[in-house]
Amino acid sequence: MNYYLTAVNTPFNRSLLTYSSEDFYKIGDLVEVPLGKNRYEKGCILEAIDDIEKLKCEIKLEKIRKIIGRFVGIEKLDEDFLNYLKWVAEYYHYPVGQHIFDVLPKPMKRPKEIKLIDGQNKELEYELTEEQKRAITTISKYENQYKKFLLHGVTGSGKTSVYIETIKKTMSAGKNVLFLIPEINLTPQFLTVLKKSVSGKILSYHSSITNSEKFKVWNLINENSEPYIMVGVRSSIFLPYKELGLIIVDEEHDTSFKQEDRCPYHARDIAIKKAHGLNIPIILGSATPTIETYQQATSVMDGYIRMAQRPKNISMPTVEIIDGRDRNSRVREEVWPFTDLGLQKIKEKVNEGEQVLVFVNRLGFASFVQCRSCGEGFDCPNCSTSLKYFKKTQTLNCSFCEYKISFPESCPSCGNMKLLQKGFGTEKLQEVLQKEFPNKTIDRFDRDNIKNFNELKDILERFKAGKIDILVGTQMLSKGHNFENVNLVVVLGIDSQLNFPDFRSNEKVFQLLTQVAGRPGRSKKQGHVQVETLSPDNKIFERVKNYQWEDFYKDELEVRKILDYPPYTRMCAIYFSSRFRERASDAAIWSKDFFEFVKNKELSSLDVLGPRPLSIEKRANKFTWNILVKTSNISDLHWSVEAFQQNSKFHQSVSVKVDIDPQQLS
DNA sequence: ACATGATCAGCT
DNA sequence: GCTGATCATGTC
Repeated sequence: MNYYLTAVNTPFNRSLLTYSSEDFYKIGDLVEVPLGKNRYEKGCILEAIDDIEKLKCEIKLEKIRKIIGRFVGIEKLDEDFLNYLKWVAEYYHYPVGQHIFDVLPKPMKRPKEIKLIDGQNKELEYELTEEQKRAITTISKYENQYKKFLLHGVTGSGKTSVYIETIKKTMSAGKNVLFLIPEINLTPQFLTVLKKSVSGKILSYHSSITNSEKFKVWNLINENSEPYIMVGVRSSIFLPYKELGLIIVDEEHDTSFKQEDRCPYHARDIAIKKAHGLNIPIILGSATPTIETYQQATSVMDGYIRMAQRPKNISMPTVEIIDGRDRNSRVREEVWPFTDLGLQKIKEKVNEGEQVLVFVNRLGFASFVQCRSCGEGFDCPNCSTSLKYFKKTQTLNCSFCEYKISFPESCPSCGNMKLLQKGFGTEKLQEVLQKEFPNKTIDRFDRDNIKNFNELKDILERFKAGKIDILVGTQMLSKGHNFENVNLVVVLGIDSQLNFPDFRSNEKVFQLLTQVAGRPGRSKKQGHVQVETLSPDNKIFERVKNYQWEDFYKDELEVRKILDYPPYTRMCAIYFSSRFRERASDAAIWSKDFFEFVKNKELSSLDVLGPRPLSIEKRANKFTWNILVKTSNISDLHWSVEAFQQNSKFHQSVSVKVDIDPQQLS
């Protein structure tokens, strides 16, 4: 009888279970195993156990059950690939068996054929700038060895051309390329450019391809055909690549690279690990890199590549800060939250036949409503938040659960007819603009108005074709797109993000404004950005306005150092959720004490913050509390979290989530 | 996570 | 006594 340590798709025993078989299995073989009564689960052989005596000490041999057999679909995982998945699961303290089967496509009997795009290998039509040439030369110095580059190019500096040249070099050397993008909606534009310029196959991978296609792509990559480039979102890091020669992470600062549910990995960080393991170069590209990436890159020789110029000397947009409190600029209340000053500029532009983009971070018509007479508000019964008013549907909706009521005619508590509307979202801005410019077409680009990928493509096409004059959108719209006929961008409601309780809020606002400022003015005309705020004296606006990004990074790094935040420390957030408030808080309190104990006993480098409830403590009737563990010593962090997982036991109704390198600390 | 069996409150 | 909700326990 043979015994195998198996990673099973279950959290039980951290997914590591022992099974037996008369047959022989190899490491990486995928099998089906029994679990409990009448249950079968997927498993992956991790190792053969030959020390039976030792095994006997851990478990009674009669408890060990037999492997059912191999499962249909994917037969086995290659050892390097399995080791990579194991490393990721370990790093994020997530059960390896669950991680393996989270990222594998579901088994398929008869997968549909996929059509592959062939690159046309055309010559480039543009001329490269000196900066671009220098970037390409620097990068190509390091083929066939690990090297991490930060390609820090201002918006419109032509990072894509640098990518393409290095991609072509890698592919003509017979190697494959992984090109990671933060969001599915950036896929079409990259596919278009790559199709023209590269030779070999072009593949893509994102949430809206079917499991059948995923399965097909998985097998194709596992078999390793002719050189290809894969354009994929974060999950595409878990395809079984062979012969990779280069990894590119575009918009490396983008928070979409972090997975929040299941295994909370950061695709950029584990892509770096992958490049390191394969001994190949990796390019992190951004106009607004994260503080962490910037700090690391600038401390390494050749690690930091700056591109400060735009081709053809197109100038950077001018940034104007509008004081939203200013009574002088707010002549007419009916145009609120716009100011007359702001509207004047929009009017100018649309009258000249140009298009305008308006950004706001919120959906709906009003963030909340309140009775003018008795002050009664409308809160969600399931979440600790107020309801949002949607005018089109005449409803009050919760942003965190499905709760929805029809908009009341009068206050249910005192009967007064006047309900005050406070705060604004995309729907409100669209209405105000439509009243101001009745002859213009004003459309909305947000989750509320766009249901699927086709609608998204459709509205972008109509905008690019000039059929929409003003487009009001959320951040969905701020990423990566270029609009030829847009020279004015307006940003409202940035204040709520400035006041967000997260040590990264300044960084995120800086990145958002700089990115948004990169949308207009990519033609001959001067681009212009208007930011309306209630705190115009905030230093951050000065930095954005004058493009003093170096000062911004310097200041921010100083703050991080003083307050002991990344990149000067590493963190782990641990979340405790329960339907009962005290159970969540009790678990958090116990855990805080546990880490304090570990700190006093052996790891004095630890710093434990909390426990505290999340700023939205209750979501869909679940209360969540958290603690934050910080240390500058990453192995102390892993060690203490491991000890925590081994020694903690909470009531079954409490769920615990461990988040290494957390990105959102709300 | 998931299933199972025990315990308990509320009720006809 | 029945029912549904909650809880404690085991799963290689």
